[in-house]
Amino acid sequence: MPPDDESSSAPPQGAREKLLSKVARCFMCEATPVGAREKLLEAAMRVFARDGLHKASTRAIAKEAGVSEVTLFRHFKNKDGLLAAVIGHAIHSHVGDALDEANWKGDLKENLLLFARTLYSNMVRDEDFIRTMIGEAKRHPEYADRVIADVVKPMRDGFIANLEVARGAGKVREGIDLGMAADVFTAMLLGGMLKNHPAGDGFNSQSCGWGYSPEKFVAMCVDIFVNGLAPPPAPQP
Amino acid sequence: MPPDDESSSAPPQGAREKLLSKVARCFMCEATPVGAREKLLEAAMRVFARDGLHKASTRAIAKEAGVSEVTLFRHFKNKDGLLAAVIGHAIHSHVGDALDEANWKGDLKENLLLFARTLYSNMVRDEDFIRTMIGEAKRHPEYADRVIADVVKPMRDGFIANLEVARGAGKVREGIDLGMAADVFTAMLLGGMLKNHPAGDGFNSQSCGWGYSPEKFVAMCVDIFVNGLAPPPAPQP
DNA sequence: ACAGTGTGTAAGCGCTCACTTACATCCCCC
DNA sequence: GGGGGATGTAAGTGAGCGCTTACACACTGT
Repeated sequence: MPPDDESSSAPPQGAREKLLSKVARCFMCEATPVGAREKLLEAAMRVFARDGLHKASTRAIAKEAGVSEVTLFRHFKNKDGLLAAVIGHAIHSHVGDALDEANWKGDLKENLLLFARTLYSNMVRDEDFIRTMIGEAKRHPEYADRVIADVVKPMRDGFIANLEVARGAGKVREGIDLGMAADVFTAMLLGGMLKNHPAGDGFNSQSCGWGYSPEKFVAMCVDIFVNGLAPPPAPQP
Repeated sequence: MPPDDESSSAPPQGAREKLLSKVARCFMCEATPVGAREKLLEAAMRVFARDGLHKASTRAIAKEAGVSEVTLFRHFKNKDGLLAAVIGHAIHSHVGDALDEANWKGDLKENLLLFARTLYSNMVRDEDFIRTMIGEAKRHPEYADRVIADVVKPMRDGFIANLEVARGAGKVREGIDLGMAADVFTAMLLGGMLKNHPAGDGFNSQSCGWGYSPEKFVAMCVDIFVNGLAPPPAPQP
């Protein structure tokens, strides 16, 4: 009887708890979710990532959440509504933490390293879900657009602003489009994760398919990027 | 009655044609495929890319191929066998053409630009299939391994060899791991395509989400990479 | 003329899927 | 203690899935 007409209308359970979950909760920040809705959202995130959007069944998601399938359909009017809610839920937990790692005043290379390490680690943490969404992006452009608008774009803008600071400090050549440079940098990290992690090892593991650690790969990205951006050292005397 | 016990055993049709198809054909080199097997392989490639491995149904593939579903199961013993054959078929068409674009003797930047443009264009051409395989890589590690062994690894090795030449010409700093550098470069291009092509425009299109053309993005990658690899210009006098 | 091979059509089997209905239970709040 | 909202159980519906069987037709080489 309560056909939840999208992802964000009336969830059941106590109003205090609902408000709390809106402000303070993000999927994995707390030990265990309390309401059925939270349990479903986090289970769905895992099952979608593990099985793919189409193969993931509502039965499997309900089972993973330890909740009956009927409850799933009572909270989300159909499988698509659940997916939309999951994406909204996941977006919350990804916005703008990587950028805060660095202060962007001191050494550019050092700050980039901090930023890249955090971003790369976050991507590895959600690797399965990211892979799934990359695979489905063309099939569900609405969700891709939402992810871009809500997490990719803000991070990009923040990153560009910080590169402006570096340019002010004389660390960046003339004629460099900072937006494009920012995209090149994040593309390195994204592409690197996708290429280097078929085995699913951790960030500091030794072998990741090509014989070096992710840590070293990230350092190499930063090294090449910083040197690639740097202006020629001094006018020839 | 002829349960084709993997991807490559006995296809039907005339032996001459079969041989021909093994040597000379690659999916899309000719205008139209002739036998049912070829039609099925190319249709399956499209449907798998369009719908995803799980959602793609044998009925839809047969229909797209203009062939009956029974014929599909007569050629490939099941859906998995068809997928394996499709991947083998696709691999054939991707091996080592991008590297041949440059001669790797002259200007490093120019050669990298030729290489990168070809590689990027090829990736854009098969973007949907690449996205699908990235999404399914963890679910089908066998196929991921095969693609890596048969197309990624050879290209990487060839690329590294060419970077050795550049190092011999004094274009590369000391202490740079060329394998890792090669990975950084291809990661830039892969990540860039995935990030820049939600709209699915062509290589030379103006807008690709961030306001610049893929052509410019590739040039930026090459620029940053070459500068990032270059040694400091001269010992300070 | 005949066998063999590749293909098509029609029908169906057993299964899983997304989603629904009806009814029972628990627990909090008045 | 009683009402209402959140949940569970049981059962089922119609559709699509992977895959099979049975049979008919067309072509090719001998």
